[in-house]
Amino acid sequence: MSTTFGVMTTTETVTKTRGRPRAFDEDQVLDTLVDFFWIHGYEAASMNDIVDAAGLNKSSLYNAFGSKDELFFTVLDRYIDGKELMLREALSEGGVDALVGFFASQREMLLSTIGKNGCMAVNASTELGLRDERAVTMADRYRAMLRESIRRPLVWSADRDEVDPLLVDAYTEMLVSAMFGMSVSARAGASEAELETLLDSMVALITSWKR
Amino acid sequence: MSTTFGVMTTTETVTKTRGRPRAFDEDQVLDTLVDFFWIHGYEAASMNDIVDAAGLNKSSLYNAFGSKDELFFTVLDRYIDGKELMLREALSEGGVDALVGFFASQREMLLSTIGKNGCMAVNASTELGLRDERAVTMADRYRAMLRESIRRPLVWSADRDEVDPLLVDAYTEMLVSAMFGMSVSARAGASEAELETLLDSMVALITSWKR
DNA sequence: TTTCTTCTGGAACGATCGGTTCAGTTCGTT
DNA sequence: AACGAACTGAACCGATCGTTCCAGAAGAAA
Repeated sequence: MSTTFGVMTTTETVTKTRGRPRAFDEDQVLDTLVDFFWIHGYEAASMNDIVDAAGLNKSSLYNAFGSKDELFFTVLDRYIDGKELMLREALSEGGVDALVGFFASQREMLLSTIGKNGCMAVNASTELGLRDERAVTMADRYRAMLRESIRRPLVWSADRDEVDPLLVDAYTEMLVSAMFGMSVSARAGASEAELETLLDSMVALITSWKR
Repeated sequence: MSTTFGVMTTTETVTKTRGRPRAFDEDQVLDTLVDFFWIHGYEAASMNDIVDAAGLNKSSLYNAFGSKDELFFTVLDRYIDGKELMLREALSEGGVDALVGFFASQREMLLSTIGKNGCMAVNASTELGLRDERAVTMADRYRAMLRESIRRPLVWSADRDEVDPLLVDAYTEMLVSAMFGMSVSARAGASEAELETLLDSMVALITSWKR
């Protein structure tokens, strides 16, 4: 964020540095590494492989992002930011129908090449557990965000007497858990048929909540 | 399995080996390592740490169980066997009520020191992903086992018109996913309050299925 | 053009990784 | 008592780990 000419440019940092400018786009590299860590997790991803995946050399990577775990959490944050944006877009309006639509749209994602690796945040949580404080913080944020996103359309429908208001919280918890579960099954190598059945069940259940 | 005196002893192998007998009980060591791998996962567990946890030296460990990954999958199998036994005991009789009772009893487990590490099979699945064929096989077996265990009481109740027979499959899928989700949340460091809310929601929802 | 800062490529670091080797001990069998 | 198979403890292996360092290239500012 620069304040040149009194104008705040939040999206692009207009740095007037002297030396040689960076030859790569940081965000672009991070996006590439999202996929990489998503697939390989933390421990199993060696710095050499990461460097190769990023397409630049080790010094540059350390220079720009710090140590392996700093890089990992930066990438993880970026992943969650993306997910939040996606959820906001899908669930910020409407009620149960929007929720059904969202789960239906998850089909494409779940069956894609990268989607079969489940959810990067879930993978990171289960791999790191309580070992790293940052992992716990990240996981808290992720659960809260997911919970809020899913709860909103349920409340919307409850307000219109479309679903039982007394069960909104239970429904929310169930769906959050179910999303984690879907991610686990995908990552574990469940067949496409099994994943589709799972999604169908989810949609059928949510539909049954409407009255 | 020995056939000494024509009597099959399946539980204890009566080996007439010559040399020095093993100074430790294999099963006991495996039980100890279940907890260890459950907590640390695969990659983050170094052989030195494993050796320390097992309480014997490296040669003995390699002698008895082979390489690190062989050992890991042996331990994982043992974990799943234990879980299967537990599920069979809890859910082989009765209907939805048994299911409710089971989830209620999960409270104790989920809040225990080891239980806060989620489910070892889920952790192993998400960490290893598709990297190792044995992990996929194990995960398939685990999901199938869990699904069968949960489905049975639902079918039992459906037969007695206690729950909607048309939704039995959807209920099953949902509960399997929800169990995975619970495990993920626990492992991710969710507070006891959050885990209790989750369990309460689960119980409330299953109860609402009864008609 | 010169200056100055930053980035780049690759060699190199010590630590730790999973795994092996072997001399010596132990203990049931003969 | 002697034999010999199996186990034990510790030193040791090359490979790989994450990380650092440095000489030189690059490029914007002066």
